[in-house]
Amino acid sequence: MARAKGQGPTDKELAILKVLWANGPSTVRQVNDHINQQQETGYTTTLKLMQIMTEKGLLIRDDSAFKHVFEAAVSAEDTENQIVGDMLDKVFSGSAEKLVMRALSAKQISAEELKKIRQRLDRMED
Amino acid sequence: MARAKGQGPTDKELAILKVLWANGPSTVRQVNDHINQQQETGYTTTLKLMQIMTEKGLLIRDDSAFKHVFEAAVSAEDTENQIVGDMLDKVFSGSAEKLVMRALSAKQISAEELKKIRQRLDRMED
DNA sequence: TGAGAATTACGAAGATTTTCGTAATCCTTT
DNA sequence: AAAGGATTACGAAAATCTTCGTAATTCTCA
Repeated sequence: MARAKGQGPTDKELAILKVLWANGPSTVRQVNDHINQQQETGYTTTLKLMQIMTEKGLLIRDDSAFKHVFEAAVSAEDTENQIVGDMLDKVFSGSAEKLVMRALSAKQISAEELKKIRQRLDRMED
Repeated sequence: MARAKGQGPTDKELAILKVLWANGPSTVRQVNDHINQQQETGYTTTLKLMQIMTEKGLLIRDDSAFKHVFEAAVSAEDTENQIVGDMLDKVFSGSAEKLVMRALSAKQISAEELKKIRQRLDRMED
């Protein structure tokens, strides 16, 4: 009995999704090469993960050719919203304000980023 | 081999920490009663979790009396920063701006909350 | 004081994530 | 066509997380 997130992808699954979101449909080899730029991972390890993700519905597999091509079946937007929403509940008891405060203090933010955030707030004021 | 977060507490551990942060030092019975208001959990389950958390250094145990009293050994602030920082890296590639955008769109935010966030931005402008 | 209730200690089992070895299958190249 | 390389399929194992049963210990109070 183990499950961290409410439902969303695990860390490794997310890493794979990010590669597919950034590069579009890819083979296991291509995904594994990207993953290995950040952390050494065996080819069959990545393969197995992607097979399981396909079973879960996170990926779509085109196996018409020998080299199967995988594509993300979930959008980055939906996935990010889901993860953030989950954390909002579990960590901040639903308070988006607290989360934003922490996000603003967690990392150094550039003036330009602050400007964008401010513009977003302006738009929400309506 | 399973580990969701980079390091921080697991979901259940976080739920226990939140009870201790809100109520101060408590017995297993007290924590379990609070936990059960949201999700039924056996007493020994909570006990075991709290014992393991003590081993991990997340809690401090006063066992001078028969009814041990547990206290959070980590602050809410540090823990929240850690969890948010971890998500920033894994989900948003370090972009606090993206995270804030998602947080703002994930939930309905009141005008008052927006105001507070804006004030926070003003202070950061310096 | 003795019985019963509450609490703690201990160990085990089920679930999931992650990893990888090995075999089977397919392709490429000579 | 055959050998060798690449890819996929399959199954198993390690690491946690979570849950809970059972025994041991301590307390309460009649």
